[in-house]
Amino acid sequence: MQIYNTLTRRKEPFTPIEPGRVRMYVCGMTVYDYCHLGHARVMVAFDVITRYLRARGYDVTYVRNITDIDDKILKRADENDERISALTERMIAAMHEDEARLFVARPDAEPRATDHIDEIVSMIETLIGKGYAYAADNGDVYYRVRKFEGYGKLNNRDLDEMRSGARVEVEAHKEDPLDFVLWKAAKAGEESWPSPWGEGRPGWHIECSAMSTCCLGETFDIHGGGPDLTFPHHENEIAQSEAATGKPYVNTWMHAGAVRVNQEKMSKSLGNFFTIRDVLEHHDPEVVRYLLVASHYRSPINYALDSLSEARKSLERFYTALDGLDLVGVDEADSAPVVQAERAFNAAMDDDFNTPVALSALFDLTRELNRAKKEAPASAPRLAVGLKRLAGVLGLLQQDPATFLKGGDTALPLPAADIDARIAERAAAKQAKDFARADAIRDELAALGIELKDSREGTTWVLTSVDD
RNA sequence: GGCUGGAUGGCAGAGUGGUUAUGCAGCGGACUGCAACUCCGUGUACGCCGGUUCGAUUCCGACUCCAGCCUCCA
Repeated sequence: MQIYNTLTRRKEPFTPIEPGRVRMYVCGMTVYDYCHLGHARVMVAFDVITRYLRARGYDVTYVRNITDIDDKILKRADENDERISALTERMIAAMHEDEARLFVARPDAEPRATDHIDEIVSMIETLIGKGYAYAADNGDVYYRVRKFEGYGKLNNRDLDEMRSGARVEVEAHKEDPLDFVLWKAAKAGEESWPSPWGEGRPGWHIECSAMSTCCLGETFDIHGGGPDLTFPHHENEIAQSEAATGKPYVNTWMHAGAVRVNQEKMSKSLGNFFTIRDVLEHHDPEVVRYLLVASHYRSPINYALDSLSEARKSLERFYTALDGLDLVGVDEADSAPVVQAERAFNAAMDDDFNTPVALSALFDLTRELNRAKKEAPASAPRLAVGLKRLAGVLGLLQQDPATFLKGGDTALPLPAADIDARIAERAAAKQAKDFARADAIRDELAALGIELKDSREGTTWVLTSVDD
C-alpha cells in the first residue's frame, strides 16, 4: 500500500510501526459553529481510509480531537450570552448528528482539550525544562521556534524567508516574532484553568501534541487534517512533540484537498461556506457523501448544484441495478466478476486511496450485474451482494434501493398513494389501448420529477434528480 | 516575495512513456405500444514553447494561467 506523505511530498510504501495495527490521529473541529462541507470532506476522507484499512485487516485506532476551548469559542459564547460549555455541547451534538447522517463512523476516541489540561500543562513544563519554551512576564508561555532545528520541515519553509508580522501584529512579549503561544494567560472573566504560570488556557497547537501522545504514543503512524492545517498548526505540533519527546512524532502526514465554491476555498473567514445541515435539507446525505468520494481525497473539489445532481445520477445507476433483488442470505460464492472487481478496487485503494478508480471498478461490476439480471438472473444476487460489500468500504450503497430511488426522506411532490393511483389509472388506459391518455399521465408525473418504469412485473416509479 | 499543488475529451474526474479509465451528456442500434431503465456500439482529450526519446498527455526546462499556505480557518 502506498500513501502520499505531505512531509516527503511523495507516495511512500506504508508500513505501520506495529504490524497489523494502525494508529491515526486527525485534527477535528473547533466547536463554535456548525460543520461546513470542508469539515465534511475531512470526516468522510478519513472515514473511508479507516474503513478500507479495516477491510484489509488492520486493527485501526482512530482518534479525532475536539477543540472545545479557544478564542473563537470565547467570542461566540459571549456574543450568544451563553456559557462556553453550553455552546460547545450544542455544537458537538450537532457535529455528531451531521456525521451520522453522512454515514461517517465515529472515531474510536474524541478527546477534548478541556479534559486534557493536565497533560497539556505537563508537556509545556517539559518544553520549558528543555529550553524550548519560556514564560513571558504577562503569564503567556511561548515556544522558542528558532531553538527547534527541524522547524519548517513539513512545509519546506525557511525561517528567514517567513514574513512574520507582515500580516499580523507581533506580540510584544515574544522573544522572537516567530514564537507561538503554548499557554495563554486569562483576562478577567475568561474561563481559565490553573497552571504554574497562572490562570489561563492552552494555545491551539499544544492540545493536539498532548492528546495525540496520550492516546497513541510518542510516535504514531498517520496524522491527518484539512488542507489549511499544514502551516502553522501541524508544523507547530511537530516542533512541540519532537522537542518534548526527542522522538519522531508522525510517520505519515495526510492532508485532504480543499472544497471550493466558484474556484475559491470554502472557509469561515471568506464566509462562503455551506453548512452540512443546510445542504442536507435538500439533498440525500448519500449524494453528498458520493460527491466527496468521487474525487481523490487530495484534489480540490468545486461545490456546485450541478455536481450534486451528477452525484445523484451516478447513485441512481447503482441503486437501479440493486433494486428488485432479494439479497437476504445470499452468499457471493467467489463470483468471478466480483473477484475481478475486488482486485481492481483494492489495487486502486492501495494506491493512496484512489476512490475515483475504485468507483470505476464498481461501475464495471454494475454493468455485469445489469447483464446478469437479464441473461443469468440466478447469478445476479451474488453480484449485487459483492457490489454492496465493496461499496460499503466507501460507506456507500447501504440504503434500501427503492427507498433511495423514491427520494429517501426528501419531500415528495405528490403523496405516494396518489402516485400509485395515477399509475393504476395509466395501467387501465394502457389496457384499453388508450396510449394518448397513458402517456399524458406519464408526462404529467415526469414534470413533477417522478419517472415511471414499465416492466413485465408492472410499473414502478423513481424520483429523479431534483435540483434546488 | 517564499513555499505547495494543479492545467485532461461538452461537463465531472482518474491515469499512463507506445494499447479502454469511469460517470453524466451526445450519436447509432437492441428492448419498448411509445418511452424510461438496461444492454451493445460510438468520441484520434491531454495549457503553451522547447528538450530527452524510435516514440511524450505522461520525463526535464522555460512560459502563461488557476488554487492553496506564509494570519484564525478543515
